[in-house]
Amino acid sequence: MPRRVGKAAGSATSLKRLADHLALSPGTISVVLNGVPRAGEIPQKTQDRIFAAAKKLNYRPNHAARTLKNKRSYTIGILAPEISEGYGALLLNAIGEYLIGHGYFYLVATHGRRPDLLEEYPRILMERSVEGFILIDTALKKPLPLPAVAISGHKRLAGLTNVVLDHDLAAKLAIDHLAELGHKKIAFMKGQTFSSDSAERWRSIQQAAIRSGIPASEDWTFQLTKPGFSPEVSYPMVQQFLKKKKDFTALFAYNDFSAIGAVRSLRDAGFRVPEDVSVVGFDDVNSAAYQNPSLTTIRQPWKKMAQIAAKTLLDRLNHKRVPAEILVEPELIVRESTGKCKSKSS
Amino acid sequence: MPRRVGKAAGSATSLKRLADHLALSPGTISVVLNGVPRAGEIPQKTQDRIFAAAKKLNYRPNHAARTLKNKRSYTIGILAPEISEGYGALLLNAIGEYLIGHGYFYLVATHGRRPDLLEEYPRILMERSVEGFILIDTALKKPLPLPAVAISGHKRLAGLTNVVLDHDLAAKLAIDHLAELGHKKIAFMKGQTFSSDSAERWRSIQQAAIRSGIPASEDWTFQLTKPGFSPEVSYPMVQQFLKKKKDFTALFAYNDFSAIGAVRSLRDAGFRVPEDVSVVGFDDVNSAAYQNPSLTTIRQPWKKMAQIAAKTLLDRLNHKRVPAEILVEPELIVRESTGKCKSKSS
DNA sequence: ATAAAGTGTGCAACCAATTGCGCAAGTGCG
DNA sequence: CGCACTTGCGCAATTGGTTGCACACTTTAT
Repeated sequence: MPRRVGKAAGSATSLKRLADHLALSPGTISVVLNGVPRAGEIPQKTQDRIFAAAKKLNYRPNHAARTLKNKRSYTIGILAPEISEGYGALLLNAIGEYLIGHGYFYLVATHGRRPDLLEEYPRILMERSVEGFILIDTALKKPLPLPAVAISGHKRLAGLTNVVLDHDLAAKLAIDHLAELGHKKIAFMKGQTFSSDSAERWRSIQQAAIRSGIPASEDWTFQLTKPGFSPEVSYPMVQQFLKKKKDFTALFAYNDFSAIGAVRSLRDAGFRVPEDVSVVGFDDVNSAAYQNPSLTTIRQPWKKMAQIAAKTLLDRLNHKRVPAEILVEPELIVRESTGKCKSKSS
Repeated sequence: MPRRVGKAAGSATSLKRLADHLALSPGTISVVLNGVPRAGEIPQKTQDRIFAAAKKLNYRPNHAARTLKNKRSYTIGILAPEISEGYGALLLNAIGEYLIGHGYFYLVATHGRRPDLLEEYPRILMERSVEGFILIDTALKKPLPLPAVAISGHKRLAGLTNVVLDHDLAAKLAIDHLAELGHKKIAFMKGQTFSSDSAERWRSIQQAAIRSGIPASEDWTFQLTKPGFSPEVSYPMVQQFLKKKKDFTALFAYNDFSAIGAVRSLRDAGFRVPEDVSVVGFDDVNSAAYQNPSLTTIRQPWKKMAQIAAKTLLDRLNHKRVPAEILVEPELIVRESTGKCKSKSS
C-alpha cells in the first residue's frame, strides 16, 4: 500500500519523494538514473517507470548533497584583480562560456591586489569546494593546494600552468613596424609594477629595441602607477613625461586604454597623432578600431587564451598531463594611429 | 580509550575529526563554534579548548554540508546576456564586491539572450541552491520561484524588484541640452529590440521631443539590430541611415559604444563632429571622456545601481520588505562631441 | 528434492554539519 | 538520606544522494 505524498509538502522533488511515489528504494532509483554498470541488473520495465516518474515529478538532484558525497563540485574559482572594462571582462566571458559548456560553473573573487584578500579568497573558495582555480593577472606568492591555470602569470609554481603571450614576438612586431616607418626615437610606457605582464614585456621590448638599434633606456621610458584599465591611468603620466622629453616620434603604450589616454594627452599638448607622434596600443579591445584615429595595436588572442586556460584546467581535473607553460602568439593590427616618421632629425 | 586518528587520513579537518581530537561530541563543538544560545550552558574552559583546537587544526566547516542542512547557500545567481566591455562588466564588478563584502558569492550564467538558455540556466542555478537572482539586461517571460532584482528590467513580475534609470529625465537632459545649442533636427538611434532599455527609453525620448517641439518620427530614427556592446553595432547602421537622411545636426545614440561607432561613421562620410553633427552618448563608460572628440553623454550611476540591486536582494532574503521599483537619476556630462548648431536652416 | 547459480531489490552506512531530546552527573532543599 | 531541580554534554536523527553488501526469489542442474 503506497503512502500518498501530498504535493504541497516541501518544494523540490527529492530522491526519497520519488522513491515513495514509485514504492522503490532511493538506492535503486539512484542506480538507474545515474546509469552505473549495475543498472543493467534492473529490469527494463522498472527502469522505464523510474525515468517516467523522474520526468513527471521534475526531479532534480540536489547539488549540495552530490558535492558532499562525491567530493566533486563542478565549480571553478576565478581570481582576478577586478572585472574591468576591456581585457579582463572579455577573458571572463570566454572562460565562463567554456566552463558552462562543459558542465562547470565558476565563482569569481575580485581581490583588487590586496595581499590580505589574496590570502583569504582562495581559502574561502576552497571551503566552497571549488575544484581548481583560474587566475587572471594575479600573482601568487605560494602555490595553491589545487590545480590552477594562470593567464598572464609568469612565475613557475607547483601545480600551476601559465598561459602567456609571446612577448618577444609582440615587442618585435611593434618595434619592427615602427622602425619600418622610420621611427628611431620611441617612448615606452611600462605597465604598473603589480601588473603581471609588466616585467616580462619590458624585458622583451628592451631586447627587440637593441636588435633594431633603438634606444630603450630610462630616458625613453615612463611607468604607469595607478591601478585600473582606464585612460585616466595614462593621461597624467604622459603629461608628466612630456615635461622632460619631447623629441620622440612614437609611443608604445602598455595597453589600448592607456594608448587612448596617451593620444588624448598628446593632442592636448599640441601633438598630432599620427603626424607628429605614432602610437601603438596593446590588446585590441573592441573599441580600438573605432578610436579617432583608430589604434594600431598588438592583438592578444584573448578568446583563445581563455579557452586554453579553461580547457587546460579541466584536463588537469580529469587527470590528464598538462604543460607548465603554454605560449600564444600576438598579431600586429595596423590602423591609423601610426604613420611614417616625418621628423628630419631621425 | 580515545581512538587515535592519523593526521594523514583525509585532508581537511572535519567536525568529527575535531571531536575525536578533543574527545567531545561533534554536536557540542558545533554548538560552541556557532555560538547558539545553548552554548552558554557549556563551561568556559571547554569552550576555550574547542576554540583553541579549531584554530590549531585549522578547522573550516564544509560549505556543501552546511548548505544541505541549513538550506542556505549564501550564493546568488547572476543572469546576463554576456560579460562585455563597458557597462555590464562595471555592474558585475560592483555587484560582486557588494555581495562578497556581505558574505555572499555568486554564480554567473551568460545566456546570450537565447530563449532555451534563459529557461535552462535559472533552473541549473537553482539546483545549485542559489538563494536569489540578479538580472542584468535580461527580460524574463515567467516569474522566477526565488527573489530577484533586475537592473534595467521594465516588466513587473511577482517577486521581482526593478532597478531602473529615470529615462524621462535622461531624455529631457539630452534633448534640452541639444535644444539649447540650437539643434532642431535630431536623429535618434533606437536600441536593439531585445535590449531591455530600448522601449522605455524610446518612449521617454518621444515625450521629451514633443515637449521641445522636436520631431521624433520614423524619419528621424533608425534602430540597432546586431547584439553586443561594440562600435561595430552602430557603424553600418549610421552609414545606412545617411543614405536616406543627411540634414540632421545632432544624433542621440543608444549608448557610448554605439556613439563611438557613429562618430566614426559620420567622419568617414565627411561630417565633422561636433561642427556638423553633435553626438550624445549614453552610460559614460570609462573611455568616453578620452574619445576624440570626448563624448557628451548621459551618465548612468552604474555603481549605485549595482549596489542598490545587491542590497535590495539581500534585504529580501532577510525578509525585509522591498519596493517593486527603484528609480535612479542620470546626469548629463557635457564634453566635446556636442556644440552649437551652425546650420542656417535650423 | 536439493544445491548451485543467477537475478533483482533494498537496507544501511556514509559524506559533514546541525539540533532536539534526554541521559547523567551535581547541587540544593526538606 | 532522598527527592527534585539544574547544569553539562552527547546521542541520534536529519538533510539528499550514493554505494557496498546482503537478502530474497527464481531458474537451472543434478
